[in-house]
Amino acid sequence: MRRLPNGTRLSARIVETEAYEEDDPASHSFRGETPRNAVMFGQAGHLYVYFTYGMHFCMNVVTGRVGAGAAVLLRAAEPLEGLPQMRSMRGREAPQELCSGPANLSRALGVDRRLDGADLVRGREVWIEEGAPEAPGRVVAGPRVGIRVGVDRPWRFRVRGGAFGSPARPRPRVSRSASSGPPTP
DNA sequence: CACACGATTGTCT
DNA sequence: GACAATCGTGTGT
Repeated sequence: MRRLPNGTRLSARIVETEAYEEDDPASHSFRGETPRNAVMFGQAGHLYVYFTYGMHFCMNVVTGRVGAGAAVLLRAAEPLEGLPQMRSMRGREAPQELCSGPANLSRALGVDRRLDGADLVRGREVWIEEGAPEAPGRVVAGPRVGIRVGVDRPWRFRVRGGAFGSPARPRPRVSRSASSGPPTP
């Protein structure tokens, strides 16, 4: 959930995430705490927002104990409320393109570094509400996207079916033998 | 202080 | 499939 400074309420249902932890070469917390990733080492249930590629913000939910450096990256969601505002912020019309991808999701919800460290349990600017649990078979795990290391850990989770999700186009690494692996979630 | 690069995206060929 | 956009951050000198 998100409440903009002007009072507008936006909401979306999370459908795709990726897990990161300290003993994980792909994680921002892998090389220890720094000013940038400090929130990741803090209390669970808070928002870790980072800036990347000179133009994008991505959202994480801190999930570990204090000092653990674990978080879950929010990769995609299904827009529920505030679609007109999301369309305006994204410059796109199709609902399935509004919150598809970690940077797009942050943009659609108007989330940037100012919300780094926000309390997602008690906060009033951005927070998470518990929804109906997914049936176990409706969530599929697979390799994480956009990383060069830690690719062996199948810590990307996506709700099967539905039209919502990130484009999930892994950066072209080695273009040999691409079509024989398991389907990406 | 210099420098390489990234938990990405959109556009073009 | 390839590539530009764009800059904070971490590391090394």
